[in-house]
Amino acid sequence: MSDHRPTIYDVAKRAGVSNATVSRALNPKLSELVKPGTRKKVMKVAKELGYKANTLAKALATNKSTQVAVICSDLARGSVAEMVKGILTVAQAYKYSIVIVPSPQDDKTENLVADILSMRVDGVLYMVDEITEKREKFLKEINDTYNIPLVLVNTCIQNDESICSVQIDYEAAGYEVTKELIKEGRKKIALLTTLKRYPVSILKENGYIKAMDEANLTPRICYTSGNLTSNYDDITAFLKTNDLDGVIGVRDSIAIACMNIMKNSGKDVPKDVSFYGFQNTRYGLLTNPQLSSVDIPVSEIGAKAMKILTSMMEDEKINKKGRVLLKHGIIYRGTTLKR
Amino acid sequence: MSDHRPTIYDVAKRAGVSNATVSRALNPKLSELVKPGTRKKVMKVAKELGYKANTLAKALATNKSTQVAVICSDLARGSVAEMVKGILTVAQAYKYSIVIVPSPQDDKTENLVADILSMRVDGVLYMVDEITEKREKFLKEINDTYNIPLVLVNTCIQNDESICSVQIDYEAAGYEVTKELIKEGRKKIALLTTLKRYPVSILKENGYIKAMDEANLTPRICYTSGNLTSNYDDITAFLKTNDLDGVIGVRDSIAIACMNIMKNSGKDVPKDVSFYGFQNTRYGLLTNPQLSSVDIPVSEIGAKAMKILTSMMEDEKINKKGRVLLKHGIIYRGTTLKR
DNA sequence: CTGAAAGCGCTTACAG
DNA sequence: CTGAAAGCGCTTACAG
Repeated sequence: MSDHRPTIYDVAKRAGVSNATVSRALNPKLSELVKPGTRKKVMKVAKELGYKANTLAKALATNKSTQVAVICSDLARGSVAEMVKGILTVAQAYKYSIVIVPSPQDDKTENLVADILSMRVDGVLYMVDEITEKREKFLKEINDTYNIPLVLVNTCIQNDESICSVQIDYEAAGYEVTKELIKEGRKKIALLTTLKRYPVSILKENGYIKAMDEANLTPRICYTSGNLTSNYDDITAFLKTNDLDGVIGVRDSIAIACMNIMKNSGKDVPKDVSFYGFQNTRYGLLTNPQLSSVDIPVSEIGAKAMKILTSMMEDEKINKKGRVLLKHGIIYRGTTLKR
Repeated sequence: MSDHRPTIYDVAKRAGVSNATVSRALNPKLSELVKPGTRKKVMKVAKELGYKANTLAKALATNKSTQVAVICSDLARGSVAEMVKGILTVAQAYKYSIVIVPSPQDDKTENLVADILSMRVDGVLYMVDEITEKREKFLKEINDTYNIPLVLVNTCIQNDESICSVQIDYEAAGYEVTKELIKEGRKKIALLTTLKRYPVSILKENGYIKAMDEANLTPRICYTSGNLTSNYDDITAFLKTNDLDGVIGVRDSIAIACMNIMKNSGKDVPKDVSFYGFQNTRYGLLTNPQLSSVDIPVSEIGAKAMKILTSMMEDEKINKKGRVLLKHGIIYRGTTLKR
């Protein structure tokens, strides 16, 4: 680090007061306890010396690090980064700083508890889609055993609401877009989803199946790895045995991959076939025609989660549970008849 | 936080040794100083008690926080998140944790110094494209006044190499793709760049102009805000007075926007007009045809920067300066004749 | 309104 | 090989 940075004692000496007084004068919540005159003096000296309180020492003394760990699997996925942005906005307002912690491989999840505990973060935000057994155990340990404020961001544990989560009503959204396609007169509607059984994907699937069932249509589900190149292969194979007129991708990129394939084989969009994506990402704006998509308030989900976490961190008695659902929308663009 | 977590004293008492011995036994670098027997014992007790060292106390005692601040403008931009991923990989290996610090509005840059100093981070990674006067001042203050290890990530200060930066040779890359288009026989080649004068954009532009000059062709430069919708307007206006047969976008998204417009007005890609983007993002894979692009080792840039920073943090005598250039590539796909 | 003092949980010369 | 003790830079009852 650097040479010698002024401490609270340096300020105290130069201001001719005790370090306790400096501490009070500089703490907005206590500064009224000190005489305005000395407060002014202290602040003046602090500025002269370029005094910056040592956050580490403060954290140790108060047993509050004012740090939050954000555990995420792949920061490079657009929606993840966007959620973190939402988190950062709220974090700044409440003076928390954000430490990014990559989610370890599933089999190394156990070390994560130790890491989190060592860091002494005041709270944890968890944004990993795939909730394995070990990860669920990790979450319970943090939440139940150690009682560290924890909120799930755009993910959830299936059939378990003991940990607070913020998301949208994915089942309703899946239901709605399927309904829309049915209203357009589509009959051969497929859902393109991820191979891995993310709780959130399952919710979308449930909604899709419900709408198809109600309309007496057979569900057609294509599972793909989610990786861009294998998407193309998986979907191509699927299309060989499925002549579709409606497609819902659980991610924009999956819908787009399918659209590119079908367009290349001569289909007209949206005359012959309609497409919906999920997430309303920038990708959807770069295609031709532009993609209709379920609009998810990604950044707001992050912000809301952080806000709830803040309330839990500030007041130990608060321990939110259950699912907080934010409103979604549907953006109609060129890939559907409704637009 | 939680109820009562075991401290080093708890372990010491139960193991029947002093806390100093526990400290040594648990520190890999000192553990050989303690008798194997007692070391084993200490480790056993530590495990039994679920002891996790308090990072904050350690940081205070050693005057090393093992934290690095990553200052970025827009985490949601794909390349930014990707660079952070590269940073995280190295950070984990060297046991540093990463705190994301959003770059404040330009006029609030001054507070940033205080924040960074208060946090007591061991180093700073700076990834803001637009280097204003205040930001440059901030960087010098961190680097020169406070001597905090600092590396610029995929950005740089114009005409100034006093602070270490990691990037690619953007000027060469700009030159190369322009050359490629000229080789294809293109004459009316435009560069679509950002309105804001990012040092990195200027380098690309310099390369473009150099190649055009050498071929006796007139440079045509379109400045656009970089925001997706205004991109469309700006480019549309530009195309009214410019009949192009070659286009280079300083970002993939800009190239794609232009391609969509020209395709809609009846141009064939790549027969009538060729396109190059920069960054080789996923966007380029979702277009039809897929975009040729300069491939930038984004994640590696982050990793390299973190590695250099690490060496500076571990050894005070090391103070790297100058520009570290990583190798780039050109990916030829469907939007150019060369493929 | 202010100060002396203890404490937060570690590390590390120093002495033995 | 191990322990007593001081120190890292704050905060906060407690006493005055």
